[in-house]
Amino acid sequence: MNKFSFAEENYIKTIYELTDAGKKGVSTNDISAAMKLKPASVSDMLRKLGEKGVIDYRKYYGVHITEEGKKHALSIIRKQRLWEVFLVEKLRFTWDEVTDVADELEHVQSSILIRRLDEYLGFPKFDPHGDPIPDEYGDVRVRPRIPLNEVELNGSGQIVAVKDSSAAFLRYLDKVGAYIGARIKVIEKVEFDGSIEILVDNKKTIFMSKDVAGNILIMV
Amino acid sequence: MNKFSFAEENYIKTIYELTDAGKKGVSTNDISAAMKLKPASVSDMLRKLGEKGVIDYRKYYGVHITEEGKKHALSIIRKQRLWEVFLVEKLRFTWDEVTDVADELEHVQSSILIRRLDEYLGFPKFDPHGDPIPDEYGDVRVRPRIPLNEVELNGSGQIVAVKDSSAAFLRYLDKVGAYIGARIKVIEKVEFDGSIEILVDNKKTIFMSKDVAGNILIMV
DNA sequence: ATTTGAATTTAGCCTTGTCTAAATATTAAT
DNA sequence: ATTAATATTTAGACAAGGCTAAATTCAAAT
Repeated sequence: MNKFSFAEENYIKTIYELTDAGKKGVSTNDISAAMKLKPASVSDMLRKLGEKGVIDYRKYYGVHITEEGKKHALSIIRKQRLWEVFLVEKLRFTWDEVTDVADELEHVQSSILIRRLDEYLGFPKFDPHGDPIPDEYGDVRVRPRIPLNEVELNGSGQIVAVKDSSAAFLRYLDKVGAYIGARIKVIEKVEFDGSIEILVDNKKTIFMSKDVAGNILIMV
Repeated sequence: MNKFSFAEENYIKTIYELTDAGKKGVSTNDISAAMKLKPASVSDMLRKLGEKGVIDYRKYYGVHITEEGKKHALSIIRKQRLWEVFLVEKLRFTWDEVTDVADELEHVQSSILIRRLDEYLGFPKFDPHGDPIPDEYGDVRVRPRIPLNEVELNGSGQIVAVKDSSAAFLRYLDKVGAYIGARIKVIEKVEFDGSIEILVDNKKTIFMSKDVAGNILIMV
């Protein structure tokens, strides 16, 4: 089991996250933007990661993550999400506060630590944003989900994740009373602009624009 | 509040820990041995830390930590010891397993994290080795303590710390049934070799050599 | 089929933190 | 008071990981 530096781990994680179902390969520019580094720095690192076998790197054509790379990415993501659960459930962080801290904690090297943490948290399957936590072997429990704006009128379900997990967006959701786990029902769809009205937990109604709804994922 | 790199934090912590009550200054060689780095590397870093004002550095005469350096050291030590409490009390680590992991966790930058962790742990004043945890302002609660071999015959007290916290020593203590917090009474002192016999928690007697006893600290 | 603009890579430089080998200062022993 | 041994520092090299500026390649539009 190879060891990677902080920087390398961050690249691996980012590449994995930017990998789309389509097989286009992740571009240097996208990585550069996501990590806030200059494209030149990214190019150089991609070459190195290519040599180490975690990605397939063809100059000028973006990168594809290898099976080995995927394994590493999932192990990092597992750590990140377990720490996020810890921060929210045990230390009472709000879900928009956790990212920075979890991004540091995820680099701590100790498999026993992660196993114990997992156990301590009761083997959670999803993090506070609703994203699945891979198990030790990198397997994730997927749940089928669709954007809220695609739920049909009078359709109902549960908020299980968000696409945009920026602090601003998360704070907005918190303010209007939407949260992971909330039961919702679509009670109005405005054809004109795509905005909708939903009923949350049979108690409260919320109006939201199509944009916002598109960033909320529902398990039906 | 200055920010320091991992490497710098490790130096600051080590220098603080090696600082003796006497005013000799900590030597390059001692630091080199403690951190397992070459003396040349240490020299170089001492110069830099001197320029940053956390230590007083006079070439060839060892270093003294400054007030500012001490503040930083205590904040690092606070983090380290709080994480050690977490690992032992919440994740069921044994006290000889915690050091490596805590040494990584102590570098995570987030004051809110540490404040919340402190609260979550119930504001502990001592870590699992019995060492005091500095508060946010760097104040430590000291407790007077003497080596077990200096406790008089029939004297009693409580094990509050160990001097040698090597994994081997800690495992040995665990095996014979001595632990932080144990109530002990000295029931025999052998003049010949300084070895002693103690009664632990009014239940069990343990023989130990002068060397071992000298590494166990008692609050009388 | 060229040209042009955007994306990407290369080349060269910088800082951090380590190392080895060589030089120098201090300390201990005669 | 010298000398020998030890401790420390300096000098120079190297790897990691970032940057800027310049060169190159790809792709889109004429």
